[in-house]
Amino acid sequence: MTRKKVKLAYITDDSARKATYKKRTKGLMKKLSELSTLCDIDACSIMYSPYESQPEVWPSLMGVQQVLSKLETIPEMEKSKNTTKAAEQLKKHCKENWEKEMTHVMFNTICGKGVVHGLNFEALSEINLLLDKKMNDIDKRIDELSKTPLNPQRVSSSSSSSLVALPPMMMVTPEVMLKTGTEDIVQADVNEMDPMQRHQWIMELMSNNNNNPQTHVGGDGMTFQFGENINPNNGL
Amino acid sequence: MTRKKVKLAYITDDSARKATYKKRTKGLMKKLSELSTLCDIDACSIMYSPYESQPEVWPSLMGVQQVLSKLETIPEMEKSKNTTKAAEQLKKHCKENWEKEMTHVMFNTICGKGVVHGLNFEALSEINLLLDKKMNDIDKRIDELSKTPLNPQRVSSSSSSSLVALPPMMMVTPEVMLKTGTEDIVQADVNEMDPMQRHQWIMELMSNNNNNPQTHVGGDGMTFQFGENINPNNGL
DNA sequence: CATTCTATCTATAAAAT
DNA sequence: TATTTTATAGATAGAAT
Repeated sequence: MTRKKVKLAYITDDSARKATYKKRTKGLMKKLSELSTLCDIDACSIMYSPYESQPEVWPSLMGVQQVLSKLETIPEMEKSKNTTKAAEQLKKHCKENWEKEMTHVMFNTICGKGVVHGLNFEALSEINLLLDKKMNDIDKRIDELSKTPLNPQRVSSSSSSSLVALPPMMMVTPEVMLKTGTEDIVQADVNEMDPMQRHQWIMELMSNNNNNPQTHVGGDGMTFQFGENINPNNGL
Repeated sequence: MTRKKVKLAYITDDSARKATYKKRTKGLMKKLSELSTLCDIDACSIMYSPYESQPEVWPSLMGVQQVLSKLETIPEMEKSKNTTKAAEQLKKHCKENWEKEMTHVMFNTICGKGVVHGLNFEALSEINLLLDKKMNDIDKRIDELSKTPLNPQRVSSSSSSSLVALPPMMMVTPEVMLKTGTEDIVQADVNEMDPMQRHQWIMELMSNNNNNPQTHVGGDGMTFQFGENINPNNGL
């Protein structure tokens, strides 16, 4: 407070709390903006409140994307002294690559939404490449198996549609899937498409009216190297 | 400034800039903390500066994770009035599911690192499920193909190792892959493993000394529904 | 450089509209 | 309830150490 000293506790009065939220949020955003200007640092903030249906971000979705992109340059793996543990090294390398990829794709997904559809485009291209590779793997296995006397040991039950990266718990309910009209693209089996067709399929899935798909921000790749650096200044 | 009024511009003097950065960052964290307490809202902030090797986060990595988890509850798709465009609806549904999944996996990846390994565990379980499904798909196709006269139309060239979600551009360089010792787990072909073995493989890949793998924060699923809500208060 | 001090600027709680 | 006003708490630039 200012006419009174602030009691640092939850404000029970609804309207007072909302008023405080609005004022302080505005102040916070200003402060962040100032800091960013004065020191030329990259920062972002995300705030979720019941007063706005959408989370409030600073400086913008693009800004969030860029801050996170910048983090990519930090870690770069201190692979200078690979003494004797080459295996450990490689394991670490793979691990970091995995994290890098997941981070990359995901932030493109998050930040590309609504603001710059082109970000999704980039992520999609990679996923398309990935699907291509998986298709090749499948084909190769089929080829190999075709050359040997049949030995089908495993039997599967699920359908073969592969929706990029949807684990069962997240997937659209079977009901919805089945109730849809016949011409809907999502009913197609991705594995049965040729690469070009699949690419278009994914593109359409991701964006109904996709403009300037080439736009893209930040470098390629990205890593997120939080350590144990929880800031000691945290109020609580 | 306070002895002088702040000129909102980049501080050219290095030490002055650093001093300002330190002071204002501290202030910002405090403000965020206060807002969070006073209004019981979820918020997070990430700041990247040349003064710290690691990005400064508020309230913590866990906090970031939780803020983002909470966002899951917002959108839930206003599927109330599915007038006639059921196809459009489904396409949208799939799109959202895809985004949900990518967001989920990725933030688990980011935030689980260093602080709570259990978060990775959750993500890994899902990826493992995904791999299971893909294996089944492959098996099914093989079964189907085995029952028909061989018609190998496509020929592939790449090896069949499938490293979860690593597109070519991100992958560890082939050099490194080949130079490694023979016993290293990353040389194994994921597709050749049985589910249990693969699960263990991934677990080991992700964490060398994994404790309390059951810990997990926030609900399942997650969506990130930024709209066009760039805050009008943005300084620039 | 890092800390502490303090004069002054800035943010904002409560009141007024 | 939202906006504007105003008195005061809080943040902080520059100085001192």
